[in-house]
Amino acid sequence: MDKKDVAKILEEIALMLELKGENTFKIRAYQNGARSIETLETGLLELVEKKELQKVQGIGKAISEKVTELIETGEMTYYKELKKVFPESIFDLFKVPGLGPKKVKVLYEELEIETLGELEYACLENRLLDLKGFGKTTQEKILRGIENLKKYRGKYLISTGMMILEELQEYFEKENKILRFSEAGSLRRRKEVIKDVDVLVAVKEENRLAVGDYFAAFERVETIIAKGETKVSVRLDMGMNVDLRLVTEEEFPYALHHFTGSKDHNTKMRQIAKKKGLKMNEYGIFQGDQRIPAKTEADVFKVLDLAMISPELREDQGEIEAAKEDKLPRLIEKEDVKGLFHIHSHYSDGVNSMEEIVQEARDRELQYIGISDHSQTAYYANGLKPETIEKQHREIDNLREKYPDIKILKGIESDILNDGSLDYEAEVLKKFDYIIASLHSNLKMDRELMTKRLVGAIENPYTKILGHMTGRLLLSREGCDFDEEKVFKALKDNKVAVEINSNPHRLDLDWRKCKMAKSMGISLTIDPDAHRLSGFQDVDYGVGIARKGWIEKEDVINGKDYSDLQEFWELNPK
DNA sequence: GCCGTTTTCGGCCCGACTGTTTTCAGTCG
Repeated sequence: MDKKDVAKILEEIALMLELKGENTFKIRAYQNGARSIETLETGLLELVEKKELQKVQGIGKAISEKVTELIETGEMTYYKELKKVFPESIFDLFKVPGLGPKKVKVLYEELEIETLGELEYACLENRLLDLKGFGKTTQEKILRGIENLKKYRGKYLISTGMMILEELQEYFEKENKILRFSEAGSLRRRKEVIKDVDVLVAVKEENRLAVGDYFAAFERVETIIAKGETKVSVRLDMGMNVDLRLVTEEEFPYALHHFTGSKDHNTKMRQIAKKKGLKMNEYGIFQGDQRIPAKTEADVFKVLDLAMISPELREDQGEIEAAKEDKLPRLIEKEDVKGLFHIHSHYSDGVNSMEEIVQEARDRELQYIGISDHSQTAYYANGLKPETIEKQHREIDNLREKYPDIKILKGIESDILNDGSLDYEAEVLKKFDYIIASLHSNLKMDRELMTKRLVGAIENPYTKILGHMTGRLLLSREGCDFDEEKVFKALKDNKVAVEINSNPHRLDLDWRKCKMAKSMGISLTIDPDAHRLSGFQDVDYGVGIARKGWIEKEDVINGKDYSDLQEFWELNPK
């Protein structure tokens, strides 16, 4: 039972209280409690043992007692009693767009609908028409929603969002009524998985409708979901929703902040505004009726006496408090990445030759480039046998002579075998400048064994980097399960860096773990795991994730110049 | 249910859009 499990139970309680029609502030208290627990810095167990849970903001007597019971006995009476009232499947109904607690309550009480299937059937039988607050349109909308749920999972990789954004940007550039344009929402915050794309434009008030129409005419638009003066929502042919917001130039900085979110960040900002006797909404910060002028987002923060907070940080993870004290990190930038370690060549499963890779790295003005192909056990990826390694190293020696303006490093991505050992004998391992140790198989190993396996790999004296730590594939495969504390401690004790794998399918290390790594003094690398030249670009996603995780240039090994790298890492390329 | 330099009561963030209404509730972000 960890923080996440406890938070989920509190969230479910909140939902069930809504279904019961409880006091809205009581419901909010449980939601706040869930958030407080999920974002705890300290261990939950520790707080319960010391009876200090109630000291946490958002947790009072009632919730702390319930959570304590849950931790100590594994059960919570209150939750169990509520669960008896509502069937498990009812939570699925909330996934239908347009269905919230009030409507689900009516469906459940009036029509005894408990599952998505029953809801679909009831719609087809026209049974929703007579319900209070429902009508023909709603029924059709629900039916479409269920179909969409089946058709799409409604979540997309950040790379999908970026592709759409680029197309939209190009489309909007042709419309000269648009004075300013920006991405917003979770895409701008560089979340690894997004639900939709939000874009914001500044237009003259009289041009709103025209620009809204222009957006709705974008060739990929399949359905117009909603269309008003300041907001147009559409669904694209590939299933993704895009929201466009239209504001004036004066409103733009405020709207940009508002629609960038996150929701929790905004809530806290509004609370600060309120304390200062100001009112904050998407159109401005107001003293009475008077909007305080702002040209940029930095100005918006200034109004509240805060330093500018980068979009990636706006997750209410302490960024507002840090901004108050002017203690925000100086986040790493794309330009700070001086070299790369994790690149595959055609020696294993990459597309390009090493020379092509080196040339690409030179074009990108990198100081150093490491080739790291798969190791021998990875037969599916054409992993390198010891004799092939000899050949590859001879070729690298030649490239080093040919391209003296860039440092070429001999690396390998070694599989971590089931017992935690690496994939070659020591005399082979020592021929490399560095070893990236990565999990590729048997990810479902039980927690204890997996912890041992990872710690074993980290303790190997040749390991320099732990590659894509959890092995997760976003939206398709869960990462493996292990004791984070033990593995992070091993990283620290053995001076092994942890990779932020920048492939948009992975983005592993998760940004939520970066702060912990940083605070423990663990170094990171940001690497593309590229299998073709275009994969170099993925580093941008990795930098986004690092920034979300409060990471500074100094925390990142490949943020260092080659000269410092050598000293730091005892690299010794010939 | 939580909280407190307005502290043990009385607040708790805000607005747009939709659909079902005839003045507004519910949902969403």
